[in-house]
Amino acid sequence: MTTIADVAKRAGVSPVTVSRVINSASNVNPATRDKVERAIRELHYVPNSAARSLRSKRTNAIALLVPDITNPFWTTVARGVEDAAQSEGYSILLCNTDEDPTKQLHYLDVVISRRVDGVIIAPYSADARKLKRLREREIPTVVVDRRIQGWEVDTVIGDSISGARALVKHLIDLGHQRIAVLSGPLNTSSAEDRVTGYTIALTEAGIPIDRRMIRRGEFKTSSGETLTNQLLDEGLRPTAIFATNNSIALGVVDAVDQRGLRIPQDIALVSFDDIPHLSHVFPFLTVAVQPAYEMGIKAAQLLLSRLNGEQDSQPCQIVLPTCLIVRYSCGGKPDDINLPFRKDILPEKKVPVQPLSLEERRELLRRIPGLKLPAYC
Amino acid sequence: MTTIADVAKRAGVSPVTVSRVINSASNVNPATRDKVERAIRELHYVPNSAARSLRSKRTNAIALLVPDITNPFWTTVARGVEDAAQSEGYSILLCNTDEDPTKQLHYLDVVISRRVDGVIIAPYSADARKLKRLREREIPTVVVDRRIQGWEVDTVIGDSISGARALVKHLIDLGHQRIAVLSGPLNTSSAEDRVTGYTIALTEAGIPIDRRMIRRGEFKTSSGETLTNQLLDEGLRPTAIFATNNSIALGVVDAVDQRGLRIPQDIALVSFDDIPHLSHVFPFLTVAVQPAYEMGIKAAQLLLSRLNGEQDSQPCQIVLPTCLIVRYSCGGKPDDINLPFRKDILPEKKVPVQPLSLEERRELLRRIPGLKLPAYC
DNA sequence: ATCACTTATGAAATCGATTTCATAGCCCAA
DNA sequence: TTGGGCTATGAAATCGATTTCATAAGTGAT
Repeated sequence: MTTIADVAKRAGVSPVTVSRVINSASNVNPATRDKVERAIRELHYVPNSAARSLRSKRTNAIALLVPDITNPFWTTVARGVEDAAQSEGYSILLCNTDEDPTKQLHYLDVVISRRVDGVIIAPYSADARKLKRLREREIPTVVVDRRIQGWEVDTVIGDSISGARALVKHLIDLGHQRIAVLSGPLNTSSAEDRVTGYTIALTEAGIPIDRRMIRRGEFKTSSGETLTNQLLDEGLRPTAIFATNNSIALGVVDAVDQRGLRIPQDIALVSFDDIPHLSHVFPFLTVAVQPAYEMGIKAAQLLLSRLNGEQDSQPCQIVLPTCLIVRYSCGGKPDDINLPFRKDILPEKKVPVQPLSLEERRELLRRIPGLKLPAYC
Repeated sequence: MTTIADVAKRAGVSPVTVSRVINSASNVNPATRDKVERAIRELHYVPNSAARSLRSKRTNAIALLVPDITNPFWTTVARGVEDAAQSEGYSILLCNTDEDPTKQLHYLDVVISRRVDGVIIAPYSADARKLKRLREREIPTVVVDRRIQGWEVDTVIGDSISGARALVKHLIDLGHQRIAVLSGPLNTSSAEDRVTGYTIALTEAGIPIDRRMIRRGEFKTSSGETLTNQLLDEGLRPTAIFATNNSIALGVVDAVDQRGLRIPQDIALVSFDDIPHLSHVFPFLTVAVQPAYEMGIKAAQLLLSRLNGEQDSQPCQIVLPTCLIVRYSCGGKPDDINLPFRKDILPEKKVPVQPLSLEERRELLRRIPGLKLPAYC
């Protein structure tokens, strides 16, 4: 395989000069540059990045650790990250952690071993100690979709609280009172924030909180199914269910369907996160969407700006606004609700979610004493 | 950052010995090994893979080039590749080519520069010359989902011909005669194979081929929409549409819906590739599925076996069987076809697709003279 | 006791780039 | 004409591992 020395010999210069050309250093004579570039082309020379990073201590690679690339939310985030990174010449190392502590730990070692320049991670736990390895080695890190405690680190999240609040308010406005929420793990901030938004909406409407209507499991379809069945078996008779992510929502659809209940006639359903292709088809879920692609882009841009030392050193927290997409899973418009055709129901309404204002926030903390809002609110 | 020399000093041995321990070479005294392992733990030492690959010429990384990770088919393939690779200690470099020649070329340079040990690629064109760079440098390569011409290379594909044939046969069995096919680009083998399967099924049923019913575009939702509109605008009145991939199918759903037509009452729809979550919801597409996850696993395993030099050197071609999943987008069972509930329609039927037998293949070539079956049939 | 062989270890060379430092040549101002 | 400041270039050191080759010590057969 051709090396920089081969190119140098062919161009009649030293390896240093070739290196300068490759890295487009300024102080190279145009004539020399031409000679070198010709030699590079003729020899089909492509620099060896292992050698390069060994000396320069930069790999031009970033690692992306997500729970599961198979979930369309993460797929979209990943695509955003890849696009942003690629445009700056960075490569992506893809890691699926499956929300599994052991796997995450393993991948952190891979990440360290490969000396990636930075990491974008959706950690499986809010506990910063799990990320000790990154912190110790001062590897530039951006946390996405989740907040963590005990480490001031760059973070990009969606406004889960406001999104959940809007979703539940939507249900309440349609007349629902007995609303259940099926959430993810306790130690995951996005899951908890969505429960918080739920609590806020109910309280604002003067509806008392029934603890039994708040269920926690995992962000998985199977979990959504189990929780729905438990809920309905216990005879709590919710008229609406709020699934805190897309996977859980699918589980609800399944469980409800198996019991011969209908969405929205027998039970309403709303969900956090869209399932891209589901907008095309029945039951036309009403959802709060986070800008997943932008989340990926923003996370990558933030990370890259750190790598270039552009930013001041303060870690920052970016909260992306969510959007309510009103479709048809909560009842409403057409009389003949049996018709599963979009044109009978459309246009779907897309409503930006108003983030909690400062006053609302104060008001809330007064009215709901048990409520701890996260710092970003 | 700690290096192998630091560990060596601490353990009172030479760097070579540490290296032996890291790479679990056999000839190290157990006592020495213990000392070294303790030192490694105490210093939190993690080897630098750049240095490592520079000398050893192995990166323990493979590149995955797919059109778009956002398509659930590719997502699933990617997950399979990642799982198989991870279990053998390989990392994945993720690249989205968007079926774009320029992007593909760019990524091939990245791949070469990073000296990945191998490449898994779904090339945007069947023309092997586009992959010259891989071939010249003898980078172990596995082509997935598509065949290419002009290079005998390891390949893993689904049995598109048989799958398409089964899908169209299913339509014919239900009484459809005017069946349109909306396919992908001409230079992509999976697109063409599906058209071939379509042709075979029609011919076997004695239905003449109407060239106008065969449309080609891109593997995109927008393309599916456009092609459907053209088709219907020209008054060809197909009673059924065969979409050759999931994205195109979604475009068909949209276009059909916008015209106030109904699936399956006014027009039947079948599709190649599943859309995972769509099985949960109306219109319950009848599809031919390829084992996407297994395709990823198989491709990675094949590649890794090449890297370990296990296989004989003959390039091989693995054809994975497809499966017909009969749901409800072609009409059929229930009388009240307005009911968009799974339980009214289930159980969905999953039927393994019989691959074309040798005799059938001979027979076909005789009966349909214009037909060129690809080598793998 | 000698030789052949195995086991355990280390010294030095090496992978292919970048970084550091030195220098030659040139221009311009004092 | 001397010295300061550029510009363009190269020699040598360096990054952190692995590979190659050498060797000491132990073992067992003759």
